[in-house]
Amino acid sequence: MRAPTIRDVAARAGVSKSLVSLVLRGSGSVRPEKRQAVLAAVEELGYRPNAAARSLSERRTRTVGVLLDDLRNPWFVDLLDGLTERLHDAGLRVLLGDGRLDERLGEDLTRTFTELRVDGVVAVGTLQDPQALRAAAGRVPVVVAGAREPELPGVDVVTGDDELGARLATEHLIRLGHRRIAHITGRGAVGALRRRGFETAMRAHGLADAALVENGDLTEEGGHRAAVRLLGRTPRPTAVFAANDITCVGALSAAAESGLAVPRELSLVGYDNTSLARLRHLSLTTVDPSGHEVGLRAARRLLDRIQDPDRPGTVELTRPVLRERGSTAPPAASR
Amino acid sequence: MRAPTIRDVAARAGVSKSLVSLVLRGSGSVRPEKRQAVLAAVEELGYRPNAAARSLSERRTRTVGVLLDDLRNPWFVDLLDGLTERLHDAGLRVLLGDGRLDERLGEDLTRTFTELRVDGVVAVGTLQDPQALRAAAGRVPVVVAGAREPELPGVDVVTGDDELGARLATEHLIRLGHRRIAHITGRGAVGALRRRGFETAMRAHGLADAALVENGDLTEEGGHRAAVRLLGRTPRPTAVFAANDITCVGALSAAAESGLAVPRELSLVGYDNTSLARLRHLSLTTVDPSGHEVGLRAARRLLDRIQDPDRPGTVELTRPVLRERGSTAPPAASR
DNA sequence: CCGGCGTTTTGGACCGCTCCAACAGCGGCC
DNA sequence: GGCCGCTGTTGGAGCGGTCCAAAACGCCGG
Repeated sequence: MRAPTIRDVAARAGVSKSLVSLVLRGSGSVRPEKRQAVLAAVEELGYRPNAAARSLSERRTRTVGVLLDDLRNPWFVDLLDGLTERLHDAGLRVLLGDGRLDERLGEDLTRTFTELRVDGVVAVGTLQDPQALRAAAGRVPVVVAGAREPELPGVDVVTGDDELGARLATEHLIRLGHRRIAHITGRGAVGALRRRGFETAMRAHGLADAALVENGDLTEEGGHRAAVRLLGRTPRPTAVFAANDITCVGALSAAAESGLAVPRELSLVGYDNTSLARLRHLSLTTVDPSGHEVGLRAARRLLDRIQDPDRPGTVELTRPVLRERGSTAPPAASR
Repeated sequence: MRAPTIRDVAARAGVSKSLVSLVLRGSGSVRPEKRQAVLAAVEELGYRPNAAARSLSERRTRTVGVLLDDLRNPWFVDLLDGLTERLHDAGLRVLLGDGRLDERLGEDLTRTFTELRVDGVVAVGTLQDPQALRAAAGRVPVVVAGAREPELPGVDVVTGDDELGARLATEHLIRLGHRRIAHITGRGAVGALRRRGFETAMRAHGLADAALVENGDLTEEGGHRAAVRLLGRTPRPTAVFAANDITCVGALSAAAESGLAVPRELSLVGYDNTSLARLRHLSLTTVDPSGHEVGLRAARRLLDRIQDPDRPGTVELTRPVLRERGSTAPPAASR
């Protein structure tokens, strides 16, 4: 008892398989009564087209592979929402792949997608092995979303403007009246940009001397350690801008251990607007990289590139938004 | 310039396409020198088999579809790790699908997977529409992991023993000396089981009268509201067991607002051992449903069912583990 | 009644792979 | 020498769709 094929449907409807194919693909030039007969047969038999057969003969899969670098990072979900929304509208199916998994197995990150002959690949976030992307980019349209590093030829990049976001965060603190402001860094290209945004803002307000920087590693632990070092300095910073929310939570726990009240005695700003920041118990002021928007635009880019694979690579930055919550306030002294 | 096919490889290696196929599938009866020639040609041409063509002729895809109910729920990641680990070992590719997405589009949850003719489906978590699963179960092996509801014929269920986990949590509180203990409920079948575990444990220790129950909805907001109601009662409970970590965080913020110190004046236990619970700033005692183990076993079940699709459905429960952290302590009175 | 033309419908080639029956070679044995 | 059996190898028939050239149909004007 095998799944019905297009021929079974044809037999049942009393037409040729070609006609069935036409109906299924929505051709206009089919007599209405035949169309009805075909659709009825499809319904009765519970027919579902075989994607493998279709893509074999169509020489395209109508499928886009999305490579995630880390499922544990929640920020990608908004991005994914935007991405799938638009790709679905364009009639493309979306398949998720766990980048770290393939890597752990020592396989080419994009091997599965290559074998499936996906029509395009979206790499979400910073991948461990940009080399694999370079190879893939030769064969299939590739867009990087939510990360900047691999500026590869023929690859589009869509991500939040990290430097601007960092500037927004820093200026928010300055506007509140803070002067002695610290930054806990991230890593990689994104980390560098956020740091630069911080330093640019401080310099622009003549606060270059009041700027402190400690290294973090985008983990809670790293944030905690960096904050402990920062809070040990004299004079103590009155505000900290952390490279991401997780780091910020680490800093928050360090503040609690030092008996410092947040935001009264110490203001904190994170980055990414993860669900973490929204927890009322944490309520972090943070920079929202507007992942949904990034996803929408990445989809747009991919669709364009599928149309015209040879266009030069582009870099598109979306404008982040500051979300003010309960972890920032004017410094105690200036009250 | 199309992707090379098996015929191109054959021509280059000076053999027939059948021989190439044999080599690629690892047949033993191929002369070593020919094998080398084929592999060299594969390498030189950068040949990758076409999955669609292969599965069309093999009549199987070596692919398993994993249906996630909610990417924002982090607990599924551990499960996924275990699942993919074993499925990969068995030579199966894993494709992730976002259940909510398809549902939002009004499409059959499993439509994509059906069209792709996946060899099996794993539904992770509680799906909105169990009906879709029932339909799928007729066509393809289906295993439900991390949820219990749909006890459908011919479907295996693998999940944590929620009732036991709830009992462990409750008994932990009782052992610490708590008597007046509250439970904030979850939803659905899982919620019912965790509640039953709580009530069973209370009754077993003669504390049925000291048990309080408030309804939650598995969200932070719901946890907060329920906790506010609980803390308003007199006498106040000294400990709360929440149906999941998120709910527990909501309760934590309610405690903070009431000026109650955790764990000194109020002990809290969550469920799921999400990354949330591990944050040092929250440090929730929680029940670890051992998702990795659930994933491994779900994979095992699926592989068995692929072998023998007609075996009756089974229910397999894994043993959860209590993770003691900083949100529980003996009650203030008994110190 | 026939030819011409636009609309529908159809058979068959083909997409890239696997599977299988059949075949080529090659000793060994009677 | 002929036959058998074994190891390697091969061509061709599918798998289930799409696509296209050609056939069938219907209608009209001459």
